[in-house]
Order: sequence, then structure tokens, then C-alpha cells
Amino acid sequence: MVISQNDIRTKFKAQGLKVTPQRAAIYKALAETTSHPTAEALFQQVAQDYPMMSPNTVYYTLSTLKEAGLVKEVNYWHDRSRFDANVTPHHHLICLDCRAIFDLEDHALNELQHKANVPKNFQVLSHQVEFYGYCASCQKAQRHQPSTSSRHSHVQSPRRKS
Amino acid sequence: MVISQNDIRTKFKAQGLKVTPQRAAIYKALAETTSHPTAEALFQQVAQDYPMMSPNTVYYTLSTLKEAGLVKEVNYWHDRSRFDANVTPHHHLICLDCRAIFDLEDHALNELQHKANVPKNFQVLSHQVEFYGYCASCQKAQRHQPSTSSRHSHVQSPRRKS
DNA sequence: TTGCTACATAAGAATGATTCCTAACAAGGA
DNA sequence: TCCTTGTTAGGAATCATTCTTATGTAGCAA
Repeated sequence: MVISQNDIRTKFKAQGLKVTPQRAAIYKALAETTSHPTAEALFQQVAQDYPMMSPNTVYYTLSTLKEAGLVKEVNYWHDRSRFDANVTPHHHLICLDCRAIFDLEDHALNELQHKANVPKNFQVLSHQVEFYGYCASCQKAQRHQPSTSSRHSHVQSPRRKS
Repeated sequence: MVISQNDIRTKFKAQGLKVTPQRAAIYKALAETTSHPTAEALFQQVAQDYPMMSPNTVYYTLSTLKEAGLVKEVNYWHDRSRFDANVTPHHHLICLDCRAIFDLEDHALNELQHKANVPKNFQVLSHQVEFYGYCASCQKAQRHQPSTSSRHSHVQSPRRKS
């Protein structure tokens, strides 16, 4: 999907973001693919037009665009491996604040892969539903404290700020 | 949930795994929690009983148990961040072989969070369904080649072996 | 148009989860 | 009990991501 400089400018302005050539190029590259690239892949591509580009800028820009809601991190939960000895099909509730993961058993959800509109040429072996939101404790905490991050600890906090 | 040494021995034997004290302790710790711990958290806990334990052993053991199907990595897709400029609700098909991510639009899936059996005290903001399996290309490739990993490249391969 | 200010960029160093390498060890079969 | 092979511990290496800092520039105001 092609996206014009004007579209980009409009989107950025709407979020109060400065429009810089690097920033626009990174967003353009991401908006014109459906391949869910890594930061590094984006860097490789954009660097062809901007040889001085630093990987740093890609990380910084993606983080900014993410905060502005213009891009999404597909694998939100990528920071560290999390393990489970429960290998039967089940699903997860993920707290965006304290990052706790709760199990959700819901038989109806287990049937999705037979019902969803998956293209025939993709062979599905399993699936998993992730619900994102706030757990009971974090909802309570939010009534009293400003909304920074992890205020209390069911779980160890992420290794990096965000 | 309590799990006996005998249960552990039985499960391990069934998969042809040696039963070592460290390995049993790591599995026991994981089987007795629903908190989806990180490797480091498991290490912290198990190290209380096995002061000589190395983090290395935890990683190695988890990888072994994972291959044996005794444990699961919750966030399969944790290795590197992947980005998407499509911020509208949609879902993903994830190829276990080449690790490509394909978009899936399915309006019915978008309604799940209103239908699923989520506890009332968890406030759901969004959700996402991930289907795991093999994409068309990887299915074809598997007819000819032994099943190691990434054989062809829609996408850059992971930075580490598995 | 020009100058200012705040935010953006580049470059390099630092961080930290995970993996690699290797030597000593031990489980389990013979 | 002995051997073989997979396991463990320790330390070094890897590499995505973040931090730090100095320089650059977008966008507003005059």
C-alpha cells in the first residue's frame, strides 16, 4: 500500500509529532509492508536512502510512533521468555501494567481454529488468544497513583523501561 | 498444584529424559506455579535448594523440556520486536518454520473479548489471536527436506538457533 | 526571514538475557 | 561396578536494545 508524504505529515501532525525525513522514511517503510519487520530490517531498508541513519534512530522512532499509536508492536510480550508447565490448550490475560500473565480456560476459545477464516494454504497446528488489559490489583492502584508503570509487583518488572 | 518426585520421574522417563536432581527441581518449580515465570525467576527459586546451580542449567533444561513437550514457552514470539503500522484490530498466522507473520482479518474474532469467559475483575482493553502452523511455502519445502529450521527466507531467521 | 527552543539524530558505550564452549560429572544401561 | 553419553557449572561471547551525550533541525514566534 502506497502512502504519500502528505498522508504521513497529516498523521504525524495529528499526534503532535515533528515531521523529520528519517521519521517519515521509517514510517513509510513500515506502512508499505505487511511483513511485520524487525527494527533491524527497517534500518537496513531505510539506510539505503539515508546512509547516515543510526539503528538508534529506528528504535527511538518506533518507540515514539508506538506511543503516539501510529504503530504497534506485534509481539508485545517479546522481552523475556516466560514458561508454563501447563501444556494443554489455554489462553492468557495479560496485565499491561504489572505484566502478570493469568491463565484463562475457555473451551469455546479452543475451537477457534476450526471456525476462523484461515486461508486453506496455511496449516494451523494450534492457536492462542491473548487478552490485554488491567488486572484487579492494577485497576485499584490506578485510582490512587499517576499512571507511570509497574507500581506493585506480582511479577518482576521488565528489564527495560518500556 | 503439588507434584511428586514419582510423577516427575514418570513424565521424564516417558520422554526418554534422564532424571537429575536439578532437572526435577526446575520442572517441579515450574509445575507448581501458574505465574509463567522467566528463566531467571526459576533460577532464583531453585538456587535456594541448589546453591551450585548455574543459570545456564536452567536455560538448557527448559530448552530440553520444551523439546520434550513437557513445558511450553508462553511468548513463543519473544526473540525480537516486530512492528506493524496496521493498528486496527486484526490477528496473525505465524509460521513455526520460517517465522513469517501473516495478517488475518476475521471480524468474528474481533468480537471475542465480549464473548469470552473473562473474569469480571480483569478489565480487557484489546485482544489478539495467534494461529501457529506452517505457511504454504514451508509445507512444500518439508516434502523435500529434512526438518531442521528456516530453509527459505520470507523473513530473516532468528538470531539464535531455537 | 531569522532566531530560539525543544526535541531528534548519530555515534559509541553499556546493559542484560541468552547462547556458546569446555571440562568435570553423574544417570542409567551393560 | 564400569562406560558411555548426556548433563552441569563456569566463564566468555553474542547481540538486540537502551543509555549517554554532543550536535543538528523542525516548527514556532517575532
